[in-house]
Amino acid sequence: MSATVSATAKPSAVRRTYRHGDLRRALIQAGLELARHGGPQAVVLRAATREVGVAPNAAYRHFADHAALVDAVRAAALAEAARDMEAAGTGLWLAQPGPEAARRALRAVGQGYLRFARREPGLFRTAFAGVFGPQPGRPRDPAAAGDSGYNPFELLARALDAMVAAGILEPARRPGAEYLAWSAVHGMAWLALEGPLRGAEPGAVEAQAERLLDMVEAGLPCVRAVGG
Amino acid sequence: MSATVSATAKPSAVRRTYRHGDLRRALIQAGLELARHGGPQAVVLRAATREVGVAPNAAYRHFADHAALVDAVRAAALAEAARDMEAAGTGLWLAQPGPEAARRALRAVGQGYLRFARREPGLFRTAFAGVFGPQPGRPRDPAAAGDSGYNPFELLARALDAMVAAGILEPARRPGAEYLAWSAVHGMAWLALEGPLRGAEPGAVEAQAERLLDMVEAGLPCVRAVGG
DNA sequence: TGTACATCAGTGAACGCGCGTTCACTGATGTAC
DNA sequence: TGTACATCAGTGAACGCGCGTTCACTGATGTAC
Repeated sequence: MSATVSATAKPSAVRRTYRHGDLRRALIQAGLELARHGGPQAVVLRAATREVGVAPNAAYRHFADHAALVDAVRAAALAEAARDMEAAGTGLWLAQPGPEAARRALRAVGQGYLRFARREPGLFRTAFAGVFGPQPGRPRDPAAAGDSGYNPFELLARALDAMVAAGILEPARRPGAEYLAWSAVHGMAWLALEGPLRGAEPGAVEAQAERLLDMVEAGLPCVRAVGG
Repeated sequence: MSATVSATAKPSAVRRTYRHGDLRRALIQAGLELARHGGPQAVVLRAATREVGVAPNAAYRHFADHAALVDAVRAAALAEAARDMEAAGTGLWLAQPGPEAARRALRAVGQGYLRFARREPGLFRTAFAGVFGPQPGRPRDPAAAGDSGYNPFELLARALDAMVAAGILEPARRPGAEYLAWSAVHGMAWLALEGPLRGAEPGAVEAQAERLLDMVEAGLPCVRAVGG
């Protein structure tokens, strides 16, 4: 009856229940698939249990309530975002010194962010829409990190640090620079996903994204210093 | 019984129903208040009719369905945004020639946008979250404009046109510049409303917003030309 | 000016839906002796 | 190695809720003659 029972000869020898936290993982996975296709709204507790082949209330053994499930799915979506950004070459450029590498790292962060948004709009909206995780006073969630152990926000911060180290961003302009770069890139993602660029040709969106990164790269060093 | 019956002596002389489209306007207004406090999710058909003191199905005399009501409320929210942006001085600076005025107009557009987002988060999310209106192929909605007849997108476009006219933005870099500036500002609004800047002191957000506008102002003229 | 009538903006009641959550339960798993 | 027992991850049934939408209706409004 259970969805995980394999078709082998001895069903009694096969684990037919989700002991030891397997159900928790299975529900997060199911929630991730729901989010992939329908965004955060689609992460419905009953739908996740249905997908897994389990009674709705079974979820309450592993999550306090519906919101807890959604939070776990959000962390998983964030981790996928981080992985996509790493795959865009962020880590590669971060590992190299010099201004050119720092510039490329920042660009890779932005490109990865936007690529993830367009490849996985449902997961993107799940990860970043609604009230978003890494906030002052909230503990860092390790489940939100990518393979290298950093979440998207941390990857961005490291790229900016590299720019300071390379001498192409004054230290006085560094504090809060994450918010400026992130604003630009997140806004572009919104334009492409739900705004006036929705439905535009992929090439056109990509071209505008490159121009946006030009703007950030040229404009960021000109920003007024904090407290100035 | 109706919420609009006044307490005057001759109730029969008073219009006790919403003839001639009054109910339509009343429902949009009620929807706007719902959106103000709870965002687009809160624009619930039954809630709007409840607020107005009318049977739920009465709404179907004026709107095809729930989505049509939400669309009308979104247009009204957009119009409020445009009014806020105009109030930030956009029109004033647009009326004057010269590079300084053009720069200030662009800044006023951004400041107005962000001010509206923070003053009226529910309406902001209603106006701009979800799939947003002015898209290729969709007719322009006059109800989405502010007092001067322009919607937020049009105000931004006019500021950028003024920059070209004033000689501080090359014509080859003008096409699509709306999307770059809008990205930056919309992203900052998101950061402040639902992102990591949520809960930050208003002063800190405002300071970052100013720095963001610095970045746009300095970076926009450096953007690669379209097709280049 | 008066009357008959069509229009149409509202009512009242009901529908099916899917949701999150609760309760008492069951039966396999793992452990102590 | 065998037995008794506690644990606990699951089940089955039900709850109340609010939603969007439908139907047949009613009664005031405005119009034609």
